[in-house]
This record gives sequence, C-alpha cells and structure tokens, in this order.
Amino acid sequence: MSLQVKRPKGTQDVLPADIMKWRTVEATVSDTAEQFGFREIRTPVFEDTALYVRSVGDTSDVVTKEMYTVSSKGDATFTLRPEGTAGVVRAMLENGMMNEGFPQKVYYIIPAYRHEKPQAGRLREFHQFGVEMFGTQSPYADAEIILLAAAILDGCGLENVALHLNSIGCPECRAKYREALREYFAPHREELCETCRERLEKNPMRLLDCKSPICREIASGAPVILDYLCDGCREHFEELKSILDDYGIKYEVDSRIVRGLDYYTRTVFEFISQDIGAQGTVCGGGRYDGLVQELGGQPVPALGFGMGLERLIMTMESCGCAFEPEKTPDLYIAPMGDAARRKAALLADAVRQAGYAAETDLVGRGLKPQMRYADKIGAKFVVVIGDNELETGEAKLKNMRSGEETPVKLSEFMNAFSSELINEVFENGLGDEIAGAVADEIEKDTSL
RNA sequence: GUGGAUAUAGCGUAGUUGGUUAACGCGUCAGAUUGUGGUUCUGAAGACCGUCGGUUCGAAUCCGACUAUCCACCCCA
Repeated sequence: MSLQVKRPKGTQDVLPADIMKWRTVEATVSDTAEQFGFREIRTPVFEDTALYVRSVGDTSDVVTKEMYTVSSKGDATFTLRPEGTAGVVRAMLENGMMNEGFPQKVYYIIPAYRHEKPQAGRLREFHQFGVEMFGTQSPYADAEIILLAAAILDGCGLENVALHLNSIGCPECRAKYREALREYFAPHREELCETCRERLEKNPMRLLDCKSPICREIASGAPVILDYLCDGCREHFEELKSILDDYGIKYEVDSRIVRGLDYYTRTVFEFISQDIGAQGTVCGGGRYDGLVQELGGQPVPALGFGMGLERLIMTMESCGCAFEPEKTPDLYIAPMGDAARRKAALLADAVRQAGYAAETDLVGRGLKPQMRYADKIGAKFVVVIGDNELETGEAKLKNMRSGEETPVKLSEFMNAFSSELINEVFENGLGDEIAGAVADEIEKDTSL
C-alpha cells in the first residue's frame, strides 16, 4: 500500500490499543507530584526563540542544531519547545509567581521537539514530565526532587533504574575545574579524537564522557570535579548525600554526569535504565541556580528534572510492569429488527445518561455476530431485544462473565439495571433516584 | 552529520540454486437447520512482493540507484 502522506520522521502515533499505557503513566506521574505539593502549569508549545538561546545555551547542541524554528509574520522567530524548564521559568516570571512566596513547586506534562536523528528512545516529538522548584538552596530540596523521581519510578513498578549523582559546582568552582582539565588534557591533545580536541577548547567537561577508548583511557586519570568544589558546594553535596542516605535511596556518584544544558549548577543527576537500549536516561535533572536571573528575574535558586515518557513506558514494557486496563462497556444492547433497533437506541441513551457505558448495533448485524462483538469489546452485560421482547415487554439481562440471565421488565429496565446485584459487578452504581428518573423517562416514551 | 541492518496482505512471518494462479499464523467478515459470545470446524475478502531502472525467454528471488524504517555514534528525555 502506498499512502501518500506519512507521519513525519521521528514522530509516533499512539493507537487506542496503547492509550492506557499513557494514561497509566500520566496518572502516576501527576498524582505523585501532587502528593509532594507540586501544581500543574501549562505553557505554550512554542516560545520566542531567544528564550531557549538564553537559557539552554547558545553553544549547546540543542540550540545550535536541534531546534524547530519558524519565522512568523512579524520579525519574531518562534521555536517549538525543545525542553520544559525555560518556558516554565518565563511563565513564572511573567505572571509574578516569583513574588508569591517560596518554595514554588510546579509540574507539567508536555510534548517537546528536537530535530535529531531518531533511534531507540529518541524521537523528534517526545513527551516529557517535568517538575521545577523555586526559591530554596537547601539540599533538602535537592533530595525532595530526587525522592519524587524515585517515588514515580517506584509507582510505575520499576526497580532497576539506577540513580547517578554528581555535583558540577557553581560557576566559580567550575571555572577552576575547567582550567585544571585543560591543563591535564593539553599534553595529550594529539591523542584525543577530533571532537574531543574541539571540546578541549569549548567545553572540556564533555571530554569526560567520550566513548572513544583512547579518550576514555586518558580521561580516567583526569582530575575530578568533586575535588575542585568550593566549600559551599562541597557542603551542599555532602549534605544531600547524607539526606539521601537517610531516605535509603541508593545512588552512585558518577563524575561523568555533566548534563548538556548550560543552566545546571551544583547537583546533577540521572536515572538510567539498562533495558531500553543506548538512550537509557529515563530522568535527568538538577539544580540551576543562575537561570532565573539569566532570564531577567531576581536571583532565585531553582531545581527540577525532566522525565522522558516514551522511555519510561519502554522501560515499563521491558520489565513487564502492569498498566491500567481499558474500560469496557457496561451494557451491550442487541436488537433484532427495525422496531427493536429504535427501542435499543433509546435504551442505550438512557443507560448512558444514567452514567453507564452502553453500546448497541450500528451496522445491522445478526444476533450471533452481535454476541461475538459484545464479547470482543468486553461488555459486562448484554440484553437482546427482538419482537418477543417488544411484545411481552420483558427481556433477559445476560451477565457475560457468568452467563447467568435475569429477567427484566423493559419498562423498569433502568431500575433493574442499576439494582444492587448488578451494581456489585459495576462497583460504581448510581443512586436509585437517578435510575428511577431515567426509568420514568423511558416509560413516557411509549411510541415504540 | 557518520556508520550498520531491514523493506512480502491490517499485524507477524515463509518463500529453497530466478520458472506457471506468492504460502502460513493472527486479525477481519460470513457460515456450521429453530433468536445468544468466549472453544472448534468450514469458507471468503485482503499483497501490482518499498520505489524506479537494469540483467534474463522469465525476478519477490540477481545487480544498481533512490526512499522509508530500525539500530548505533553524537547528544539527551
């Protein structure tokens, strides 16, 4: 088959069969965030391009080659958001939320866009859950954020996602460290791979996570950032670790965790899964104490993380985690013949108005195919309405699980349908008043 | 941007050294005498074998180009 228009590279369709995976994750993620006192915020999918250049960093890969930027009718250029933090900080500032008292805690579930070459766990349109906290320097805040991420992963049923933790210090200690790195690598300059030679000039910290064996070998003897932290940063990091110990959260101090977004300071961390291929970072985040000021606000310390929803779902799948089951219809009404069909349509409507999920035949099938269909969609009850039923005004309500059939009067169908016995099966039955009212409505309609 | 792999019905696959109507499973639809599903049985629909070009009497099968997808590097969620 040759379909003319195909979905853009690096995008995905989420089909009905998979939608419960997303619903499950979205519910887990937002429920847990709310338990920790985070409130949802929604910001535009596109922002002024300058926002990302300023926040993410004008030398970062994301800004230099991965942004979807469009020019609008005026002079302004807009960019599809490549990540969530910048837009949130902008919105907080623009709406005066930095003046409402601290800490401010928000979360979001968003699509984000990056023009990269797709591979396992890496898409051009991907979805991210993120949280941001503003207005506290306390290492307890860092710990709280990490605890939240861990709680979510736990809530999803994941056990083997490893926490990698590091501190990249404040701008002052980082400057010193960069110098030290340059001094260390300079004599090895010629042995380094090409990209690493560039890194040596631009961002020597990235040298540390080069995959090339030679660079790796050289890097193994390189100075470690933790030895260069100033007193304040070191204390902060030590305290964070001891709080995590109190919580019983396992972590591995990993000096290779550096993060590619320029705004990070001090704490950086990643939760890495071994089960989904090369792009194993399910969650990444840290502190960004300088960003709010960079975007024009007062200096406000801040921190947060982003969690890749596709990667989260992939990890859950590969670990055999459970997702919430799809809801199935409470009732299927199988009519036979035109008169019955009209009655069935009205009955279905009444059942729906009473708050239940009901379906009836829309394609004109025979009884047997209808039963098959009712079974396939997982209907909990089926009622057959044919000439006999219309004549006698009585039908049989069949419980599809047990096969049991209970006689019901059509005129009192809603009463019967919402009776205690049946509600037990549904667990979410309606009150008798509503059910009775609906039954009355049906009673009035005697034209059929 | 750089590498590697793959491209056959809605999905998952088989197609041997190129040879008449491209096979199977799942799914879909319809039947298996009287108005009742999940099992079983029978039947049907559904593919110009990614696209274009080449070799050949003849190509899903060989060659080339293109495109798409997947995986890895890079980077990150």
